Amino acid sequence: MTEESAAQTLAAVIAKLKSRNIRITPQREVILNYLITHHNHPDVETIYQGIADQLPNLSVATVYNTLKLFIDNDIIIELPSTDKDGSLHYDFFGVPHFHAICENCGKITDVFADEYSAINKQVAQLTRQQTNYQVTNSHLEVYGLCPECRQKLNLQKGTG
Amino acid sequence: MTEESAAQTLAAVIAKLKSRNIRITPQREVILNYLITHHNHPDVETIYQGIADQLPNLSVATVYNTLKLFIDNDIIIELPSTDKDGSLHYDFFGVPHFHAICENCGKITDVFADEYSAINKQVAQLTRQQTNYQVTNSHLEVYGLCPECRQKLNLQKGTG
DNA sequence: AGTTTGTTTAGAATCATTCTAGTCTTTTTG
DNA sequence: CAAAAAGACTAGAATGATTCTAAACAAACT
Ligand SMILES: [Mn+2]
Ligand SMILES: [Mn+2]
Ligand SMILES: [Zn+2]
Ligand SMILES: [Zn+2]
Repeated sequence: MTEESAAQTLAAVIAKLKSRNIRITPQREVILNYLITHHNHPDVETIYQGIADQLPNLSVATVYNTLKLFIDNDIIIELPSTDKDGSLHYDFFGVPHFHAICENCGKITDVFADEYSAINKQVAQLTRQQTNYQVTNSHLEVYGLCPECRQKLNLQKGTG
Repeated sequence: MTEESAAQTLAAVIAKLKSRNIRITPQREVILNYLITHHNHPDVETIYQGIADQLPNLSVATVYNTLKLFIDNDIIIELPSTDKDGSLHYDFFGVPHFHAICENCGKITDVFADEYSAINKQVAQLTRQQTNYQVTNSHLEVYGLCPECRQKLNLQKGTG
């Protein structure tokens, strides 16, 4: 993603929030910008460290509050804690995608696929039909072994 | 599910565990049986309370340990904490299905659909192709408003 | 300018989960 | 069978991510 399109994305999301009468504070803008420009699925601590230079007096409570606000407005999603650490992870969800999570090292890998849009629609429809829920969004996580861990574990098996 | 098929299911899972040289202790059997016979997506506390009469000296640490064992052996799945409470939920995963989660009240609803098996296969294949992960399983959660909350919130909106 | 409403901060409090040390149980070995 | 080793359980302490609280700050409204 280029600098320019990140800026455009930021502007678009801010417009969306403003249209809902949500105030854009410096804290919110910096956190949002961090999430748009970092696709490493950070936890709260990582976000906090990553913007410490821009907001020296920031409170972690504000990070938590802001993330909750963004989640409620379907701007970011929350990902489960990947065994190794006990903290939740966050992800700007501009382009819909799903996640592969390594059961060995906890790595989270994006999966972008054209087919995902159709799958999503089908899932939403199935849910409406069977449960009468009003669907707003959905999360898909695929679990397994990442290539690195697969190799590592195979080698261990071979040597042990 | 009838009494008989629950017993059969229990026996089958126990056989699976034994075949992997995992010991079947009284605690494990009671917890497993609870999960097979209760499809209310309980958290640790609910499980603990639900079997207190059968295992008066049970430690919560054992519940945590046992649930982790079952997850690692793909017998149960873990579901995210549903906002209202901060605890994870567990679900015996005999018949594959996905979950609709109400963003208002936190209710978790099962969604069984014949199409899910095909979707699952497609997702696993997409993941393998694009990430080279070795896929073991996947979770799908659909978020939205349950029928009860939808009605409640519409009424409120109308009255407010 | 004063009032109301919403936001942030810093630190305390909560509480789900993990860890630890000691005990008990099962399996293995001789 | 007895002894030793490995595995599992318990009770309670420790951890640490998240939430809560009270006071200061900022913006919107009258
Ligand atoms: Mn992602
Ligand atoms: Mn279920
Ligand atoms: Zn890995
Ligand atoms: Zn609901």
